[in-house]
Amino acid sequence: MALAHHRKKDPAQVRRQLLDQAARLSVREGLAGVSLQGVAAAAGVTKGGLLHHFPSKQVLIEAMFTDFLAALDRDIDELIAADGERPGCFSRAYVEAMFRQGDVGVDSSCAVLGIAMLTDPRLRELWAKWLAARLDRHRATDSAPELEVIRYAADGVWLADFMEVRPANRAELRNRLITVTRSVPS
Amino acid sequence: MALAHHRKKDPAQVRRQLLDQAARLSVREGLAGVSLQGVAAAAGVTKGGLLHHFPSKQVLIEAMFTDFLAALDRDIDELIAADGERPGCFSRAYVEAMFRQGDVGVDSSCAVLGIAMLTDPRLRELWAKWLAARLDRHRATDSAPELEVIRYAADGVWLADFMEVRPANRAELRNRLITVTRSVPS
DNA sequence: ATAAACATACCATCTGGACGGTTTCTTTGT
DNA sequence: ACAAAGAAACCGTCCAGATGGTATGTTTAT
Repeated sequence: MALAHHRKKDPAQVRRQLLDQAARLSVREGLAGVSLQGVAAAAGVTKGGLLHHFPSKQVLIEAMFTDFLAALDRDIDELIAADGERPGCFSRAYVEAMFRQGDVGVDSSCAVLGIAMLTDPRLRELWAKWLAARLDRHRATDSAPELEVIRYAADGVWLADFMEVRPANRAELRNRLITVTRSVPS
Repeated sequence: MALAHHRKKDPAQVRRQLLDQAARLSVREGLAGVSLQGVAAAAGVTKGGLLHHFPSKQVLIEAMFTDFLAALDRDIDELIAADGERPGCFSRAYVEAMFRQGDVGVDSSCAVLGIAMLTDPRLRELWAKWLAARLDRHRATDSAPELEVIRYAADGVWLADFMEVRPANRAELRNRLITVTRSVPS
């Protein structure tokens, strides 16, 4: 009977640990390299214990992604709150958030999960919902076609960052995108 | 002794068949769902035969990707040849090619390979090389920062298409991007 | 005869679970 | 206050199958 069995239960902490270790492992091995056994071992619980919290691998990955979206949401809310201008506020926040993710680089769980959502229909769905809700919420300030182009360009930069074909002058590019958002009437 | 063994050898045809079936399988199952045994069976050869042509899974995937880049290259060359204007010709071709890939939809080997390159360092490297060569070749006509933004936006649209968060008015968006490429001095 | 192309058999490892058992915590009853 | 019962949290083991190979044998082409 292992020592590990004799311990005080702290389900919230175990769950958090599992998610953190899953994120850490995904950064190192890519999401395809994340196995249930690997996460469980890294978090110091058994696979059975992990499966208590996350009944399948898909549930674990979705929980990781939900965490990621929540963090992105917070970032964007902060950026909008700090922005002095209403027109284009979401688009500016979006550009900044995408550049921030690129700043961190390939070796981050944001990058890993960003890519993961591309390969998983369910994660794509969650993203599509998130984006639709955000666009709906910011319809009054961010619906101009020019802003749409800018947001796509921000996605493209995010992709380029991930692909490590980074823009030669990133700061200038960011300024250019932000500048456009300020010149668009709502 | 299987019947398959008693047949005329046609290595070029077998290789082509392997690549085609690999592409087909990747569309249906995603690239993570493509196994050596699966490809071999679909192509009507044994795994041993497959491994003769492609000594590892990585080599097979890179061959698929090289095929994809070759096809993209041809598309872009055709688009440029048909373009009446020199300034921004590569960017226009690039926008068109990205929209074409989006037109086909998620269920295509282009989409699958596009995503695959995001997850594989070697494929990312091949993409980065391809892009760098193209940008170098078109430096005289396509180096303006505005065109860079447009190309990023095209990438973002490609990503959105893949995510199935498609632009509401795609034709208009395409025109808008193309129009910008025509208004940029070289 | 030799090499290329392909087939067949085998390998070790890993995977996502399923499942029964054990421990800890919470609730209920006295 | 204490004990018993039930539920939640976790442990440890087992499973069947799949994986990317490796090794050896057979067939075809030159």
